Amino acid sequence: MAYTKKIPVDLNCPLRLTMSLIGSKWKSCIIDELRSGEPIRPSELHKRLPEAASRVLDIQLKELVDDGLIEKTIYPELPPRSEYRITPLGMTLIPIIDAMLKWGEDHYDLFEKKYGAM
Amino acid sequence: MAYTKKIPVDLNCPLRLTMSLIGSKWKSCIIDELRSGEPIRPSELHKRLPEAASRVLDIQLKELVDDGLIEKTIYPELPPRSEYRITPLGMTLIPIIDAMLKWGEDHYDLFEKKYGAM
DNA sequence: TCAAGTATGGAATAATTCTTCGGTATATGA
DNA sequence: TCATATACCGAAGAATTATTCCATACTTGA
Repeated sequence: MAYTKKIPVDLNCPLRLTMSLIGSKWKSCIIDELRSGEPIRPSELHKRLPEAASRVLDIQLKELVDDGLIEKTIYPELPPRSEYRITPLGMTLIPIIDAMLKWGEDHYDLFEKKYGAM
Repeated sequence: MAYTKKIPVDLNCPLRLTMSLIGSKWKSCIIDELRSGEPIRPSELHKRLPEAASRVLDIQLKELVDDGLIEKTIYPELPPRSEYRITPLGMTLIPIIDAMLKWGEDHYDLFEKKYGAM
């Protein structure tokens, strides 16, 4: 593989351990998309997160699988089909995702005033 | 200033808004250090987070101030003295920090086995 | 036949963040 | 006098992450 995570999981500090697993640009969004438990195919995920470069989604999906937070099922069909699904371990992140989501919603206006375009 | 945040605060998605404010390497740790409400001097903070390059702490402190999450008091003394303190807005992040802290503690062993040194 | 969709990944480049080193200025204590 | 401490910041380069583009290989539908 050409692109593996360079910063290893950070074991020194619980906060940074968590951040090293979900801190990169789209991982929290991926987990949020999978939170219902319903599996999602990569093409569908790309549609739901159109701002993300699809290459990055692929890479971050792989890292999430490697970390055990999501799982992948490949169906040996043609055209190829695969699905990603959140794992029980990944589900334990939902309280964090919820807290971040709520905070972002609650404070959207403030930062929209501060940094938003007129 | 030579080093300003290049990725602007992300207003498109509540999750990424939150991440853009606390997602960089040491910000969540800084907020955690300040959570008691007690002010901390930069020299003290550097001692408490010895793994962080002090230049990065300085920069992230400034960004946190700019975002209104912490505040800075400068005492016009010699030698210079300043203090950082969490703001009420910053305190609203504590549930997120707590959730991340708890998750990291709960799953430390798992990732220690997976990625830790023998 | 040809375009589009499917999943995936290499490679190069861009962008951003982090680290390291040095410099400012002043005071204190050895 | 000299090292240390204080707070801060510039600059260069290293390290990491993100983006873009192209390639594979097969199917279906126009």
